Amino acid sequence: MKITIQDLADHLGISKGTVSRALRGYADVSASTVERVQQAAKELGYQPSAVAQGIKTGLARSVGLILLPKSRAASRPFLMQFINGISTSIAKHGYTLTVATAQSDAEMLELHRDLFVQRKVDGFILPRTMHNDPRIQILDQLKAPLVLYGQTENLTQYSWFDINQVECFRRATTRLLDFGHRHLAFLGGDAPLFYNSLRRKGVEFSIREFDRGEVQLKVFENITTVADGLECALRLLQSSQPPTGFLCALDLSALGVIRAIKQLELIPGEHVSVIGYEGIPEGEFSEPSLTTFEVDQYEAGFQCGVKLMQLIHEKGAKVTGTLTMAALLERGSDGPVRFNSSELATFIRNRKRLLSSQEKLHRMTEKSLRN
Amino acid sequence: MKITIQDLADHLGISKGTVSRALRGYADVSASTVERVQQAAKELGYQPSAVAQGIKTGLARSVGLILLPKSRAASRPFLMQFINGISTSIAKHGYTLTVATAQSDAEMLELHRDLFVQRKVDGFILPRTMHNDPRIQILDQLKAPLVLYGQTENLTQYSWFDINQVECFRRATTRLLDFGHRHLAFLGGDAPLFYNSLRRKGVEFSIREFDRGEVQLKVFENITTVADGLECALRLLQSSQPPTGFLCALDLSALGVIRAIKQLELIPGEHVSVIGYEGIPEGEFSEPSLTTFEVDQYEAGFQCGVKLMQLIHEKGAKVTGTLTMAALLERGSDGPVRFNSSELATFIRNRKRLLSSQEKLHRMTEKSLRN
DNA sequence: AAATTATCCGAAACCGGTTTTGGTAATTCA
DNA sequence: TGAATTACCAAAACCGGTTTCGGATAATTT
Repeated sequence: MKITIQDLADHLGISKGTVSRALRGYADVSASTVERVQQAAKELGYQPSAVAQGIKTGLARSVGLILLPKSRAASRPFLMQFINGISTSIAKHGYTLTVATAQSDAEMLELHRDLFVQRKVDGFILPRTMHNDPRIQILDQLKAPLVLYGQTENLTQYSWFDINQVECFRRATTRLLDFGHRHLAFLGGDAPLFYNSLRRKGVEFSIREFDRGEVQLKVFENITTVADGLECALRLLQSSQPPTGFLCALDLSALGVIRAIKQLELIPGEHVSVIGYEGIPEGEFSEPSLTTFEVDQYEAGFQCGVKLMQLIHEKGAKVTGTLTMAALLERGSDGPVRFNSSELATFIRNRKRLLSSQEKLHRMTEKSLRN
Repeated sequence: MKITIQDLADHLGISKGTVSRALRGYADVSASTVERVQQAAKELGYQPSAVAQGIKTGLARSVGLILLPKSRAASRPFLMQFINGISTSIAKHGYTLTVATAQSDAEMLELHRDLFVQRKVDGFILPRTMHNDPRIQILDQLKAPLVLYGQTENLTQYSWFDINQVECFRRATTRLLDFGHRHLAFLGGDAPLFYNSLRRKGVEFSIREFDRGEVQLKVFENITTVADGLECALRLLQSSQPPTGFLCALDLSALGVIRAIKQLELIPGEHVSVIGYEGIPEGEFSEPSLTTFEVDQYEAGFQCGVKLMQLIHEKGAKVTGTLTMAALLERGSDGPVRFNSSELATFIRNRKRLLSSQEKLHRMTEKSLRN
């Protein structure tokens, strides 16, 4: 059923070595033979087995991407376009993408080692880089080619691609400062991940640039879900010095902040400003829609794939790092400051008293509309 | 650097054949030798190359999943947990998942053929089944093992896994009927995909069960995005016989319907009911939150993986089909009917006149609250 | 015309495993 | 004790390709 190179050679009455050389484009095969071989290969539907090729070349023609699905935050929007980018760029070299999932950090490390040792992949793309990433240590020992999606320590030793997150958060922060906000909160994400310190750095950098001593910043970490953001913001907003602007390392936590604002019967984007990062689709449908940075995950995957192909194929290839910008989506969740922190605190405190009268008016409105 | 079976054999002073048989668990190797080999393998970190193994066994130990990223609707929430499910189940057999993306239908078919002919994968999981799915035709010719995620014609010939979507939409419809809704709209999704007819069938089945001749159903197709749902619902709601209940084949279109309802200053879940399907995360954050069916994508992937492993490994394995239910998430976007269709039409028509007065009252309210 | 050089291709080695074959030593059986 | 098993393992074949080597033929040069 399955046609091999020997079948093809027999069919043409030539040796399989010649068939191989013809198909690989060696010079010592006559043009007419090459023609005949290619023709016959097409007719019979012959394509060399990647497995058999791999044994001699030592390459599996596949790159590995290992995911930790339990970490909700990273996974969702990120994946499809990122995979698409990788797959598209490596397909040009006849490569495919091997995706595996691990349920724990330990299993993830094991998987990296095993996949490479078993020659199932020729290299890796490492998303969500950590401080002193243990994956890098293991793969270094194995001399496995790798490309980071994100930054880390000793960056000059590896190829990497990343968004300039420092710059993104510097801009976001400057934007809020320009809007007149002076009490800010930064809700960081997963502390062990490298991005977290970069985003925080951007915020602090902007404040330092601006500072006339009047800016207050509160910093939090490990705010990775809607629930986290909601809880954190509720607490902050009901404190004596509530922030009027929230800078969220993750869109998900930003959505939680928006919820908190609305729970307190405040208007996001008017009474309190929120800016997120990532560009997840939920942000578009929230009310108000979320001002955030839209990360081009396709491009990220594509560039990671390109860099990995370079490392694998061009021997002596130098490692390269690339930094790009994400686009700011100016939407509805931020705007000029209405109250300063103290005024906001008073407003929130008085709010409860006023709610009952509002309710009354509301019912009146409804009634008059009903007729 | 890389240790081969020959290195291990030399190190132990035995032949590589014996090493292989020891590791593969053949009976004609003494227990002590097996012990020694396993010990040495662990010490030296030897793991057989999957590539080299594959050449003799004829198996790549990988299964293929090919995605069409341009089809937005399918891709997003679906992916991570689906992949996780597949990967987890096939990992037990030493298999990995090869993911590739295609930019067009033609490229997708080619990819299926090439990956199998090149022996990069031993079988496929086919998500998003279509009517007379061309992937199946191609893979049938190649005698490639495959598992469908979804249903299609000639189901008895293939292994498949699916949610009982007919039942889901029967329930959703019955729910709206029980709420008193009598004018319904079904917003179908991608017409060529098989799921579409199943979901529609569920709606029609429920109405036939119930029918006392008083139920009106309008059916639409290819409503796959928020924008589609928004536009379609706006048109319907402003017609002379607006539906009071919307059954949406996709959560995305349901979110669009909710937007339309709110644009007309109506309250989703009160004036108009909406039920979606899929359980995408955006549905949780919309206002009101979306009543929908939550599909367990991990389980789906897991079951598809299990079935594919059976087909590949147990020769003479029979194909199997499995149907499960999705959980109904009763949230805020549906409820008892408030107006019937004619009343709703009048209400919407009169609404514009009333909006100005509402505006006035609103401003009053705001003012009084401000103090 | 002889010598040299190109051109083209078959034969064989090789990649790293698996599996079959066959032989030797130890054990069991008669 | 000799014959027949059995247990164990080395050697070799094999899987489907790639790559090297060397030889035959044709084309060119002297």
